[in-house]
Amino acid sequence: MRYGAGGYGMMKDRFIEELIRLIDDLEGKEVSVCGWVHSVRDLGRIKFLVIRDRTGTLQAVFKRGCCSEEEFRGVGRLKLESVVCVLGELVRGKTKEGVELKARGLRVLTEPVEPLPLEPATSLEAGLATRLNYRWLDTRNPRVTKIFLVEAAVAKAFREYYTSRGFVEIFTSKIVAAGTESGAEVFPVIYFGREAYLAQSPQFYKQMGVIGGFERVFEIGPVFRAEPHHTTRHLTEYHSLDIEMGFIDGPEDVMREVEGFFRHVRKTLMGDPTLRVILEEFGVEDIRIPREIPRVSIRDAYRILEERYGKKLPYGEDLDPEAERLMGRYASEVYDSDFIFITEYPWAARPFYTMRLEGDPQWTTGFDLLYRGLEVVTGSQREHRYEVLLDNIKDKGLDPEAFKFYLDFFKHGAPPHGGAGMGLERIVMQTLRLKNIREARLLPRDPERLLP
RNA sequence: GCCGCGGUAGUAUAGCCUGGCCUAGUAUGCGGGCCUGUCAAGCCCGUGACCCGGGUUCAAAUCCCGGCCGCGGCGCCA
Repeated sequence: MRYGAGGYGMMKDRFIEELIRLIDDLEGKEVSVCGWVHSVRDLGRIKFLVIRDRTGTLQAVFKRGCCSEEEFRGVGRLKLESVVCVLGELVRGKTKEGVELKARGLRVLTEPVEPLPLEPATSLEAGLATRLNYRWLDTRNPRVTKIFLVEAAVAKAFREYYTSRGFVEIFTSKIVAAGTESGAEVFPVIYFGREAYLAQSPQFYKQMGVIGGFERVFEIGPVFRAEPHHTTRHLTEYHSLDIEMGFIDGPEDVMREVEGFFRHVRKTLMGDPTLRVILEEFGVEDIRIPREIPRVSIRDAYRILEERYGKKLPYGEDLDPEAERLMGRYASEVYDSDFIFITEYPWAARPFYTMRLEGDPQWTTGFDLLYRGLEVVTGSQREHRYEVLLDNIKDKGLDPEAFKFYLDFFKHGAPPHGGAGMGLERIVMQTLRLKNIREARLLPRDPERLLP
């Protein structure tokens, strides 16, 4: 056959899932099924070829005389993961799908040129490092594919929800002149001979979006963290779901919008039959969100941790991972909730742009949302008053000159505002109860991994 | 960055503690053969590995040191 010659109609016009679903209409019709060779069972005069595409698998049956002798013999010699199209009659069969293809012809589009380093059908038995090294084979595993279908659904839900709430999607630069917090954990890049950085957060620019008159903005984009952490929940590059909204009375206004989003995620995932089945395959019966997600101030959290779980944290310090897990347990046990907001974080543990509590400046409007015991959202009301912001920068021991470009935003009319940043991969990881965040990222980057 | 554990065919593992019996076992893949209903197909034959460097020893997959990589925890964070 010739490639690149074009033709009448597409080589493949239906996914396998559609063929199976439409069997009532398609029974007895001739169809072309294209995909990868998932398995071959050659019994001699009858051969079974299971074809896999993104949506499922379908068995094609080859009997002697079904097609040319060359094609018939070729079935038995097919290598796994060859790319093929099988022409045949769609019939009801005794297979799991209830449908099979009575083959009339086989086209082999490409074959592997070397033995497979990883078998898609059993890739989950391999180590994660091996799977990531051969991600293009790993993602052919149906279960792995599904992780990314869920990720796409979460991102879509994010766009849908905030668009419906009057937010405008913005696209900010990822090449920046200064880090967001301190400039410590950023990747330097050489920008025409000058030093620049990869953005660790769209924080400053989404605030600029609000101040710049858009009032409510959101963005989905990559962020970069140069922290050499080795954990199951950190990446050096991940996708941040960011929102920022003007004219708020307090952090509660932001938390309500965050809560609404997670309700919409639940509705999107549980309401779609395909996605709901995926969740069930991952052992997730439901995403539990009570009438209102509980809100616990961190000062109450210290007390709960000590009284209920015997976990003593230094007063005024951030929650450590164990404390987060315990608060997740608390939410589950007391509120039957997978979520809990921890509010009023200490000033010492939050960045300079966070608004402090009126008359209680050691504590802030900063909050986190824990999802099954893991921090997935961080937000706060932001300090919009120029003079106060300047004082806060100095209070953190930072140089106002380094943040001049940011401070300038606040000189010409900044509404009270706040927002939040959410980790896309963490949301997917917690939703599907994945053990390692790398599983929720197509091409993870960590301190060691830069390929593929 | 710190701490702990690890690295054996393409993949996943056994062997390492107690050095020699390892010509390194098993499963799967891969190559070949048989089989007309398989679907974790089955049966037969074959193929293929001790991370890299240094050291100890008569002898190292096995013990020691360093490097790289992996897994997990912590710090920090989403």
